[in-house]
Amino acid sequence: MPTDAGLLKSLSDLIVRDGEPVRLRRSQYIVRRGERPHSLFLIQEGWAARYRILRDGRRHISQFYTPGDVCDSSWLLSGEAGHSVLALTPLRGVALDREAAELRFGRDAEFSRRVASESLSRLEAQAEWMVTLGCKSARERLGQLILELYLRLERAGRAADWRCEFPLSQQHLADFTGMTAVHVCRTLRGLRREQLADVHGRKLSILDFPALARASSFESGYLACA
Amino acid sequence: MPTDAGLLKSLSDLIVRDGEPVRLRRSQYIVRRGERPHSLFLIQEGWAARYRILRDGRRHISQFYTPGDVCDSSWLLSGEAGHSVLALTPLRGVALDREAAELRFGRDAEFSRRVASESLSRLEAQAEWMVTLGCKSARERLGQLILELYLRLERAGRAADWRCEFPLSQQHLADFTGMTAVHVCRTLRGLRREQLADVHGRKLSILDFPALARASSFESGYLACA
DNA sequence: CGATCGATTGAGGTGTTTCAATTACGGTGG
DNA sequence: CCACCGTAATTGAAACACCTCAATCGATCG
Repeated sequence: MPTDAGLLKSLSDLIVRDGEPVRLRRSQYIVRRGERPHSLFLIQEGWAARYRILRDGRRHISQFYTPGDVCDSSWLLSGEAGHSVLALTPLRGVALDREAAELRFGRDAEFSRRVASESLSRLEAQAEWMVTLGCKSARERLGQLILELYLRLERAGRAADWRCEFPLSQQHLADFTGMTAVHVCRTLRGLRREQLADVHGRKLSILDFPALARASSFESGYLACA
Repeated sequence: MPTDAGLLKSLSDLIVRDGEPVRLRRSQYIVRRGERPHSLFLIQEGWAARYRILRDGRRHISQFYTPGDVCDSSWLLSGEAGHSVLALTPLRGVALDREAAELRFGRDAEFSRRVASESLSRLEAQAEWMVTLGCKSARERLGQLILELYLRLERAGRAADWRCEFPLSQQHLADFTGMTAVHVCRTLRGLRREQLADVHGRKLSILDFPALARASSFESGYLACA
């Protein structure tokens, strides 16, 4: 998850020639499962989600991308994308030449080290979510997601004073945390009633960080930068 | 999860001098959360588990290691281990010099590429489990775990004819799949009654692979080698 | 202004947990 | 070989977290 300064620096000269910003509309695909992306996407503005849909329609969002994130380093390996990625808001960013990056792989030692290093720390963050999905309650999962997103945005300079933009619908929250939209609604109401956090009208405010962290069994260590 | 031939080859000359096999007893720690491991461990014989314990005692196993696995590539980065790793059976393997590997990082491009490549494919596999924990039923989760372990063992030459050793207790299965040991028991009974799989007395047999795969919404793609 | 999408609320159902008791198993020592 | 022990598996009954379905309400937008 971390906005990885190291990786970013390594990638910056892979920006496709003109460096013209790329723009996408809300609900546009960045990539569909099974496609072979021809470029990576550094998000400068807007949010995106990576997800899978099972044959019977169940959906799981396995990652949210926020400004500063590179979407997605797994595409450095040639091969098909295992997950679809969708713009959740209008999106602005720059495209990075996937093939050039792959060529550099195994030649440029510093570059490869950075990719490895960022993959490993992403692995840690994802393992933390396996733990969370595997044994925490709905309220803890939702609280953790809120806290993580806030901290990531704050680090990217997009949040301060415990408030930030929050363009996710309750359905998005549900599909990430493994709950129902209805239950997300009730759980959010609980967090609001107890003055922990308020998600409301595309805005998030965290009302009591320590209490919310406690209620979510949140350990922020896994968000460390690569 | 894949037994990664590429990574292994890169690591093989990091085996600590004498190359004497290391042996551990059942229930011995390979590493505890917070420690800084001084070597990686290539498992030749036996099983291990990586897990986290929350303050109130809930445990989640985020990974099983089987023969051929390297435990754990995340230790290539200096820093504390985020998860504990425990021997589930008597263990035999060889130690790989962590510090030597880290030094090679950023010098040897091919080495870094292999590490990155294996981290990225491990990331895929783990994402698949996020999806599974996030939206599949207990029976599907259990079925998927059984199928994955069998296929991994088969690839490592440790399984054939739909049968293999299976030293995991129902509690282990529960802690990985996010269920209760009691419910694992009932669910296994269901799988047995319907002639899908039989887990019993440290042995696993898969009675109807296609049916079990269907019942688990299993898509084996994520197990591809790096 | 209607239309559409998301949020909210209620009632009832179900998958899974919890607790507690019982049974089977694998090793160890006599 | 049996008696014993600790650990793991199994079963039952009751409770709970969360889901499903369905209806209402609200906001945003062409």
